[in-house]
Amino acid sequence: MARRTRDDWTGVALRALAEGGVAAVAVEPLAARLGATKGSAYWHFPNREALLKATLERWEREHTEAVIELVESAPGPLEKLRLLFATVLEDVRHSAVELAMLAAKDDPAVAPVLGRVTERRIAYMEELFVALGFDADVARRRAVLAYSIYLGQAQLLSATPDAVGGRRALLEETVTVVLGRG
Amino acid sequence: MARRTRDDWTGVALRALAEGGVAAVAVEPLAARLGATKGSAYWHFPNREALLKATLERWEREHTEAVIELVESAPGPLEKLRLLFATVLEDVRHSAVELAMLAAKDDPAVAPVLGRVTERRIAYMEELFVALGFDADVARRRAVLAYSIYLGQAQLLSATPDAVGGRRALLEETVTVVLGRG
DNA sequence: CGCTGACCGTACGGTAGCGTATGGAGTCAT
DNA sequence: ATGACTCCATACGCTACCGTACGGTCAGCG
Repeated sequence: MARRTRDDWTGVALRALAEGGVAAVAVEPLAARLGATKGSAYWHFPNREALLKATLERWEREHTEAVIELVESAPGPLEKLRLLFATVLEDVRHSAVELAMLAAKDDPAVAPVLGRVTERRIAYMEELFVALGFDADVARRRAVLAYSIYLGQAQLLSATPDAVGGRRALLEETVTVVLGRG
Repeated sequence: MARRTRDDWTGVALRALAEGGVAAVAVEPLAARLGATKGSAYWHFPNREALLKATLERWEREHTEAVIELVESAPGPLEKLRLLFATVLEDVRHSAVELAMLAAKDDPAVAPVLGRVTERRIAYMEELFVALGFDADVARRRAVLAYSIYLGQAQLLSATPDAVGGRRALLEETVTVVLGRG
């Protein structure tokens, strides 16, 4: 095979991350996938940590904003929220990386990225709730709650899908409950 | 130190599991904690997998039912649900092991235990919702939803506590939302 | 046409953990 | 008090990964 770029490395690293978690972002196995050797990796990156960091930051750039842009195409805040939940809970592939990051929350390369992504997403949902007419503090709590539901359901769907049951009905239930006026 | 029992091993393993996840249940480090050597471990268990399995099953026996019994001391289903959430979301120490198990959901020793615990808990909450007068299918979905919130909040609290904000208010919000009649 | 520098392969040493072999110390029944 | 049995230490080999040293290749430029 020809020469590899940094992006080639973060690309396979991203796939490995989704499949096997942070531990799977290991230089030698990735080199094998690329049909290369460690020599290439240690040319493009000073060490494994740097490769992991670059991979996570690439994911941060490419994925979170992409979803928000998609969701913004819906007309009103209600439709946006519904579309957001539908999109995000449907695509288990997408959440594999996030689960991997949550699982590695103590890793020094993971923690800051995870913090930024979490805050960004909650803040976006908070905006939606405010647009729906909730008071500021209630909106924040609803956003945190909604994000908790997302994380929890992602966990359940990937760990024990049998316990979840019909996903369509659950989605309805989720939207209903989250929008309730107490 | 004197002789060690199987329980001594699963004891330190449990602490290591809470602190460092499934990967921390490693024979040699645990032996160091116990002031022993691997020889002891491989006497009591055929291999590392068996030690892990015994540890997880001990946790399953000792923890899930204990919480349910505590919660059952409350008078009615509403108070039980509130006590359940208050108890379980307060005690981050308790949820460390669960987060470790979720993080290792693909491990063959973890998956079956995780499945049983999840189903048991959801089923218990389902009972509570039925007792509150919800229809059977709604009750099930509410239970799944409530459990999702628990998992999600446990994740958030341990990974990015800053994003969560006041926990007291969030607890109220959670209870309100979960009990809403749609 | 040869030099330079980006890129990569090879070979090596180091670490952490799994699992095995074996001997030996303590204990307990006979 | 001796044989058997339980429990553990020591020492070893094996695997997977990290990181380094260094030499080789090839493109492009002068």
